[in-house]
Amino acid sequence: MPKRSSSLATQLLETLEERGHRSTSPRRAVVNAIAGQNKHFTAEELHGQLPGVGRATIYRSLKLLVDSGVLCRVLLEEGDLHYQLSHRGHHHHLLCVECGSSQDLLGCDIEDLLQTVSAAHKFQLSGHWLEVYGKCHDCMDREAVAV
Amino acid sequence: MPKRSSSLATQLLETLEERGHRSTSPRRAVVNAIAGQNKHFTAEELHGQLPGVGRATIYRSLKLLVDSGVLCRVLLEEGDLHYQLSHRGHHHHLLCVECGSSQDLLGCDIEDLLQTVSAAHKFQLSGHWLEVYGKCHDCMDREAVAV
DNA sequence: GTTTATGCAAAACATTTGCATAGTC
DNA sequence: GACTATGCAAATGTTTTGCATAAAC
Repeated sequence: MPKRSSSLATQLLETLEERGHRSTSPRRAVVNAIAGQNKHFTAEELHGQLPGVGRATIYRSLKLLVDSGVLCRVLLEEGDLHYQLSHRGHHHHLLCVECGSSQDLLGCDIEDLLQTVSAAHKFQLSGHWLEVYGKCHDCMDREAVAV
Repeated sequence: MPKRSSSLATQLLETLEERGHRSTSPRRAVVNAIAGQNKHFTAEELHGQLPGVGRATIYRSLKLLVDSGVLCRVLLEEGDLHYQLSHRGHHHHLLCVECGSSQDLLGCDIEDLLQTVSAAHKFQLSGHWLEVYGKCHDCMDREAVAV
């Protein structure tokens, strides 16, 4: 499993630069931290990991990344919203409730189903938000071994 | 369109009583207000509508109702969580982005689809959260007339 | 009379904003 | 040098909590 954190962080920074945002050291620290994250996180968690970076900068950077489409918010089962590095465009997440990792779900053909259901309710569909919860493969393996 | 607010409010109150919670006048005020709501709402909005009821009571009542399963939280497109009177048990919402009304969606067979997709990702499905956004029938009519 | 609920104010969080200073391009 | 970004502290907004008082059963 090669560590691709650095290149990932670089990609994030480039995304920001393409949009006219400057490459500053606090921002590099933020994208590095995000790239090193293996699960969803909150702004405060990130702030805790980066004592040298001000809160406002954390929040502002996260907003820029979300606006750029490289970071998205995920809804946990309990209703908390966390951040999560992600694919651009529309997609969903398979969120592991054990370890907090997540897999992006592309090309999910839920649209057709929703279209049908919506039509039955005379509802003009325009969008949806779906989160899927469960256990990832690694956590299932870990449990199997533990037993 | 008969007003069923009062009986609805009574039902809510009975639900709380069945669970051992007392019938008090602040609580009656809260369930009445909720029953009269025609769209999703926030705790603060409710507090604004009930000047005589303390904030803490509002928050505590909402929590009891959510725990009882008669009230649920809905996620708006922008990521805000509001409250919404609802059916018990698992269901989804068709949320109108125009007027904020919502229809409960029961018996949506999204489970099978998710099961298949999850299996393909070696993911053990345990739950999901789905919100559907669009325009309700009334709002579509209203627009048609306006044009 | 015992137990639960309320209201208030304070506390605890989470997020945003104004502004002077510092860094980038 | 012009413009953007930062850090801090203050402001804002939301939700929770402690506690003395009041109401319900």
